[in-house]
Amino acid sequence: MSEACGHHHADGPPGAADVARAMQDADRRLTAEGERMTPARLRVLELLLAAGEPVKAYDLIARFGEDGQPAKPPTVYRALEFLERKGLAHRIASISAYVACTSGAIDHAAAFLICDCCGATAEVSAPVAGDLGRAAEVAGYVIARTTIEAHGRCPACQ
Amino acid sequence: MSEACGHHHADGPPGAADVARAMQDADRRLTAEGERMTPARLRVLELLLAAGEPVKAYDLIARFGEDGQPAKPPTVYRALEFLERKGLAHRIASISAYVACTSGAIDHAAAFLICDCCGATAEVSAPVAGDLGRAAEVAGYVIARTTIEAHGRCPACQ
DNA sequence: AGATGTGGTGTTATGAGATAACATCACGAC
DNA sequence: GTCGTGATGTTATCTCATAACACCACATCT
Repeated sequence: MSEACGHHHADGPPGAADVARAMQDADRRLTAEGERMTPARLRVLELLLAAGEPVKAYDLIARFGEDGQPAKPPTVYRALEFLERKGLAHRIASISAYVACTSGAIDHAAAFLICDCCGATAEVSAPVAGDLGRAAEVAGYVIARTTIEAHGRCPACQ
Repeated sequence: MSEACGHHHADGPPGAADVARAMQDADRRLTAEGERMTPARLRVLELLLAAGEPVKAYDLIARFGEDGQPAKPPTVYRALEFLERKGLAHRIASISAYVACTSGAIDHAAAFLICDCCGATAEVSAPVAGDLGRAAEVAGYVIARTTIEAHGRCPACQ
């Protein structure tokens, strides 16, 4: 998805040091919680962090092996499910893709701004759900989770 | 999806008269706009209206023929694309399903409250996007369309 | 009438996304 | 040590969606 247009974009993927640090943080936090940060889970997290933008599941599958060997689909889907459950990654339903969480908050409702031109995405945090929550209240619904995704153009692509 | 739980639900699918009326309205409106309401498009709209809840594309395909003969996938997907473009139906990305539009407004941003227990959905209208729009403005994004879906329990299923 | 352009449909095939099912393995608790 | 639980490996399959191409209906222009 990167550079589908010719525009210049300020924030490319993070450097290796940033990725390593984020992985260590996640590893420590989840290990402390009694969760198991296995190689497959770390690898998928690493791929998501390194991409810095939404990635298709089958792209993760293709990139999984350090040597170019793909993973089997369940390996990656299981890791994604775990990462999503733990708040380290999100699924973006409108484009069937996955992205590393860029919000510090854990167990949060996320919303996304997605550029249809270059694929850049911005994660914006929970307050966005404010008036959706109000509408739910009026309708008598009790909300467990939300999917909030806005498509358009990022500042650089306008 | 209907009645996955044992609860009682007040608003079942609409009666045949309601469906017929909604189809006539849509037919007249689009024909007046110079669009062609073909048999396939009307049939898919009819199935969506009759269901009164989100329907999977392949369920529409299976139900398409009056005599039990399924349609070919492109037939239904093309009709869905048309109906969505014209604001008569919406795709619900988080469950990969389609639903007839229940908002009178044309060319509107829709949001959905979806019951994970019984599959009932409520379409709530545009104002919901208010603070998502605000977040987009802050981030400098120009939004073209939104996907806003909340999952939880409807009043009857709580 | 005949030429032609546009948009819709029919059909075949395939691509893309995700999970079921079952065997095996790692590891902590007792 | 054995037993339960959760993670993985592997095979197969299921669901969702679209590409590609031939053909047809209809409006328009000449």
